[in-house]
Amino acid sequence: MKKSVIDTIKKHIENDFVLEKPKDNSFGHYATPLAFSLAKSLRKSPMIIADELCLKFADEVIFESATAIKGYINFKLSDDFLNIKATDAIEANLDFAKGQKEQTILLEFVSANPTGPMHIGHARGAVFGDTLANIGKHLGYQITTEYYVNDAGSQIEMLGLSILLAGQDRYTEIDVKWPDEFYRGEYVYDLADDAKEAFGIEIFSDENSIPKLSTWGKDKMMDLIRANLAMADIAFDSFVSEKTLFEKWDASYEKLKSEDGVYEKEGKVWLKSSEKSDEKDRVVVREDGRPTYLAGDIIYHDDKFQRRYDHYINIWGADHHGYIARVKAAISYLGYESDKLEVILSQMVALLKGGEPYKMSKRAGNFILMSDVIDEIGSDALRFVFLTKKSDTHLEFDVDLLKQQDSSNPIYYINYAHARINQIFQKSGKSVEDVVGVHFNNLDEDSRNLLFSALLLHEVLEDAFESRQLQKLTEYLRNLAASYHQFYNKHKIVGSVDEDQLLKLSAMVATSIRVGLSLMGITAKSKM
RNA sequence: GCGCCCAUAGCUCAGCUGGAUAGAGCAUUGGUUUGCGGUACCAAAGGUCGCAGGUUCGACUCCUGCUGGGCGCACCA
Repeated sequence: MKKSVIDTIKKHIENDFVLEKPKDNSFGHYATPLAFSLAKSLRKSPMIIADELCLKFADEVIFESATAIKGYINFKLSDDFLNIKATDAIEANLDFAKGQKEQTILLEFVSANPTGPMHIGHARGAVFGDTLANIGKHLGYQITTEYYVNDAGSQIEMLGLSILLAGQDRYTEIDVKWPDEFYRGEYVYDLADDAKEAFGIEIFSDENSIPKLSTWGKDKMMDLIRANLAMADIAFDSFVSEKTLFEKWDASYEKLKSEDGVYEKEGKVWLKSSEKSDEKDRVVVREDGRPTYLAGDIIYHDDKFQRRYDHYINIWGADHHGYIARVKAAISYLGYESDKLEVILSQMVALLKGGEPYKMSKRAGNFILMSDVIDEIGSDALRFVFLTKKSDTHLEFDVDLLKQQDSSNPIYYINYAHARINQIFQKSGKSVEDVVGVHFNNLDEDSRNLLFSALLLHEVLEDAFESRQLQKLTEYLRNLAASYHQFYNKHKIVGSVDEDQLLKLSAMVATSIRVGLSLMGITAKSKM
């Protein structure tokens, strides 16, 4: 819709201009402060320039009017124009607000270590990534979602060791020597139980079985993580294993050497990241020849960039922000444009229940389990609340508030608007098909504003996606629902002279709510 | 110490590439019904936009300094 307006204005004006929504919607649907920026060069007052420019739009059918107010040029859209857009949107249904972007994007997110179940912090990044992908795909971007599985390194060994020790503790007479660091959650004992079933009790007596338990335990945890993700309706297009990537280390290493990005010192291999705005150089291969975690990420990003996407997005926990510089340095030494990689940070989540800190799970090792929270409030509420704030701001919420069945619970409030529309159609005995062909005429101001709001979905999606600020979508849906509730209280729909028009308007609102929620991974309710 | 992020109503937060009188929700207070679901709506009240400068016709927005908070500064992932 915005595009149509911009294109129409461009027919008459050569200068670049800002098109915005007026704060006070009685001014119109769109406005531009263009006259202010022209005032200097034309040596005329903005008011006079605006008056002159308005005359050019008199014959445009998409505008009901173009008027100059205090230097701003305000545009009101015509009912004809809004009618055509609404008819198309309602007929498109879930395809409404699709776009034709052509960029290809590789989106990596979650990538939680397969050493335990998903906790609530992981869940935030997961929901954000999944929704970003949904919206992007709707807009036409070709997005591949990917999970990087850290199935190599000391964390996995520690998982194996932890299972072994838990098994010794529970099933043998061995005097267990607990190291400083190991996985403590009760899920490790569950794994030991399963290991006993799978391999027999003898496995716990032999320290040589650690690698076997590591690999086996990692696979079990990966299955658990997939199951956790599925609870929130999240699936990935691809999983990449760190372990298998290491076969390609030599090739990546050669690239780094040829770009003079690495050197040897003290028997170790270092990345010259300090020359690429990192605070210091980083070890890539240790003295004993074992590669560091960074080496894995170097190969992984080499692999990613060989797949030739236009853009790369990684969603990381905010505590990893110091890691960005070194990975970008590596990408640049590998011979790629490091600007193509964008890192979105996902901040910490604090949970409350009834005003008190949410009880942590001993099973998980004193983390809050994603699965516990979903069991309690459901996937819809969890997804919604995670999307109400920018990903890089701290988020605190009370699960009890999300269980309330009234307007203090935004997901409830939005669903209620959708369900209400459904009820009105039932009451009227008509279907959407019956009214979609009706032509709007002489809508009152409220109704026209509501219609306009409902038609904004496409530009909201573009804005939310491009700014990576998905709260713009939740905010939009909440406002749209509020506008509908207001409208409903003011207008009698069923049985009124304008029944068909108002039903069509309602159908339009429902369409935007349905599409918006579905991109967030939530199915709009037809009945509360 | 260095780096990154943040600071807007009592609370949680919006504020678009600088633009019209700084906005929502929650909480508080007071209203609305012979009703298409009141599980809703309306209204009141609530602000020196952390502080001080600068750029600009115009700054919550950009720049500099300061104050206060969070995070990071591994050859762990």
